[in-house]
Amino acid sequence: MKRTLSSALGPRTAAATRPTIKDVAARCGVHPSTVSRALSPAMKHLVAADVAERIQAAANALGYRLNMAAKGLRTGRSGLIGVLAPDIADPGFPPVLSGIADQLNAQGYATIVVDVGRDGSEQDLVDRLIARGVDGLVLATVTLRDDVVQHCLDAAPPVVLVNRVDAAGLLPSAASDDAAGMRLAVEHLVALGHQRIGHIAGPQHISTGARRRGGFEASVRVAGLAARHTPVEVAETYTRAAGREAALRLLARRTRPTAIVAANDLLALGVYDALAAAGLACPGDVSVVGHNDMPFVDMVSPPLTTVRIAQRDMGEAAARLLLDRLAGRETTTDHIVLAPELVIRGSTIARGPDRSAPPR
Amino acid sequence: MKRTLSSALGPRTAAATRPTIKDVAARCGVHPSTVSRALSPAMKHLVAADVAERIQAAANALGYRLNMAAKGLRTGRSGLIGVLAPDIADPGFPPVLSGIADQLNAQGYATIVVDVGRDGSEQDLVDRLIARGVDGLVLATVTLRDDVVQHCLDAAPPVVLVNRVDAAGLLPSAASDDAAGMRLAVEHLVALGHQRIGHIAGPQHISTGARRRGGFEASVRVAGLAARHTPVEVAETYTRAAGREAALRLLARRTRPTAIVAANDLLALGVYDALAAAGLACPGDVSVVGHNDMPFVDMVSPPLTTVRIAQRDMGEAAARLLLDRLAGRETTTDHIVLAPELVIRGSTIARGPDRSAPPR
DNA sequence: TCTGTTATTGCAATCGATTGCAGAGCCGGA
DNA sequence: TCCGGCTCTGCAATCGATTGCAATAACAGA
Repeated sequence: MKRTLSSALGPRTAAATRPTIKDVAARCGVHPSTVSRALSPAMKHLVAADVAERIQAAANALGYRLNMAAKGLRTGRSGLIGVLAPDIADPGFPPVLSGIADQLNAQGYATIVVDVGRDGSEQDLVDRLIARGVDGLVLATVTLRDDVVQHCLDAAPPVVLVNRVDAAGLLPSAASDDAAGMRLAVEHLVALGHQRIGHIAGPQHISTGARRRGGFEASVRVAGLAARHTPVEVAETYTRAAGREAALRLLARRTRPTAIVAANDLLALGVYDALAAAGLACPGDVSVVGHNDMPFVDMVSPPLTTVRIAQRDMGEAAARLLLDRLAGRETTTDHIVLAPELVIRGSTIARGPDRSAPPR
Repeated sequence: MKRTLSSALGPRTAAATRPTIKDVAARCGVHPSTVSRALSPAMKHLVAADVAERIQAAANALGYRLNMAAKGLRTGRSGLIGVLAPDIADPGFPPVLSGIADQLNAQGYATIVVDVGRDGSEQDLVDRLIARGVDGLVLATVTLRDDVVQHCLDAAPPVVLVNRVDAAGLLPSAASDDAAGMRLAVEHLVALGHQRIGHIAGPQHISTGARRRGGFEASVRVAGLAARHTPVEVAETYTRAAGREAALRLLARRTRPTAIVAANDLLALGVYDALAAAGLACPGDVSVVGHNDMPFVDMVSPPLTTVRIAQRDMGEAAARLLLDRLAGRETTTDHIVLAPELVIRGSTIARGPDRSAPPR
């Protein structure tokens, strides 16, 4: 029946040509511009109520759908937002993405997500998105030494950063409070009696890597731990394999730490691998803390103690930041910082004889 | 310097107006149409080599970028592909998505990914994507009783299914061989000596849920196991919680199975929860097999034996299927089936005294 | 030298929707 | 009865790029 209907209504060739505003106008005996007004919520008040209703009905009957390309061409706005992701397959990213998309969809925007991958040039992808006429950009990829920032400031539509910040803090951003997260982790371990705490840092050209390392170093200093008891090894990428290598280097040091704070859950899983390889038990010999609370780290063995960051909120905040800019609202809060939360599971236990933590 | 450059070149107001084909034409003293031809690989041969070169240089100097909306309006093709996902946050989906995007990007297409969520109407989202002028659609959401199928056949651009098939097999698809996957799981358990094998089925209105159940039932029949020794419980959703509930029901039956095959890894994790709640050990009391081999199920305790499906390949295959259709190439292979692979880990062990499996 | 190609380039229409401007009709008030 | 003002609708230009057709120039062959 539906088939019959559509073919009966198809005014053109068999290959269903989508009806345009003209078709609707012809069917109602009015001018296309009137149809345009009747169908646009903002201009509808200019059209007589009965006419508007007739037009609406005709549009429905024909199955008329607005052609966004044409509208975009005329108005200069595409309703498209570009999102640059470092790696869609990273289990930490989907919640962020979903937060972004929800907010944006609600306002009628669609998102184009582009996975940068290891080879693709970020610059080039940004340009391609701009060619597509995106109204704004959300970057989850920026590194600290990055020309894309300048490039965007120069000639691009509004841009916001998510889960990252740029070196100079020029671009608005939504990110977790990395320093606070590390403080939570370190304080937890110190309270458990750990005195020698190592850190597996993330890539230092990425803001989370650098800031979490900074947070770690500040926290252990505050806790009064000596630098030689708080070694740091840097992992070149946020991967399980890189975490394993870095942890192996850390464990090979003269005085082995009794606890390790990883910059990321993936790295923490690599630490698990390294401990297994070294014949050490977690948490028996070494306690481990991760960061991000990505899905299913509660199921690994032992369940990972980690710093949960508000990924969905982060995405939503970034989207709102962007929407503000798109609407011309220049908000004062350019850098939204989300509070992290410590999730204690099975990978951390008290150290040695002094089970009772100092009252502090 | 860059800033100086761009402002020096900006021919219009301070608010950087993107240069158009006209600007390039003016700068070269040629007609816009000549610029269009010079810049289009397909039409370039119509333009004198030296002129083309001059135009190319001017375009670069001005930082000219093609306006896709305008091109799309004129040519009727947007270069956009819509992808409908059931839930981006599902850890199984990113690899598929990434496979799709890679293939499509390579051909100059961009993908718009839409998360259906629980409330959003699929039909409506499809319509919105069509309004955006997508050249094609990839659906990872179709259910077996779904009007979207009909809707798409009626008046939509080319559509392919991924990780799903429709009830009548009308739409081209790329999916894993569910029956074969279940056969691998069942044969593995039978070889280990299990005689009472339960199945936690997925939602029956989703093709994977129904087909895996069918595959399970066929496999146990072939293995000669009685129906009363191969109970099935259906989980209403593909979630850990639903898996837990269904497993609890299964365990409450008169004769408890010694092994459980779950339709999905998420459900399998729910089975773990149920076993823990019932005070049973895995694999000591009950062996468990999952499906999909989603990230990190090798890290859970015990590491999950599961059926690995070729998710990335699936995405790539779906994209190629779509590209074929977009290019007018009607391939004969409408339903691409990918072979699964059994990954044996720690959640399955031999049952009872007869450790030695039959030779076969 | 003249004619027929061929190689380049310009012209103008077109895709579908939006919007400033102008004109038509209608109302009430003086 | 006439006019100002208001409401509603039509007209036409426009966004940026593409492309069939026409025009021109250059060149070869006779």
